[in-house]
Amino acid sequence: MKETKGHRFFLDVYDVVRLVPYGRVTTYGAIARYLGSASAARMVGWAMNAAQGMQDVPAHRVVNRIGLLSGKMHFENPFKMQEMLASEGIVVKTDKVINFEQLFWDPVVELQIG
DNA sequence: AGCATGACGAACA
DNA sequence: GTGTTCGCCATGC
Repeated sequence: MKETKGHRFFLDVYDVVRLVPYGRVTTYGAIARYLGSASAARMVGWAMNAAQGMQDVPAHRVVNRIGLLSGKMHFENPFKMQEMLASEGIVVKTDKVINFEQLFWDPVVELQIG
């Protein structure tokens, strides 16, 4: 376990993901941007990979910028992510969130800091 | 130390 | 509008 700043990044990512409302989704890039590392989208995904077992962190509500379930392969089952989203009323078609723009929850906007 | 990879994103051809 | 390349930051070999 390293004690680099990256550790802090993890906690921040989890914190933001936990704030994603039921039935809404956000993106890796949006989270990264909210945390001040606009180009650390990959790190967000990386953090999600570690957040797998944490039920507190709704990783299934995090998709890529076009609403694609790019991380479904990393769940218990490749279809688990879609199932969880479906249970929240989010329609997924061909691994893509329908009405993504409407369901998109951007922390930078929703959690406006000032 | 250098090279390859990745749950991304934006730029370019 | 689609396909490819580069940048990003951390990890693994």
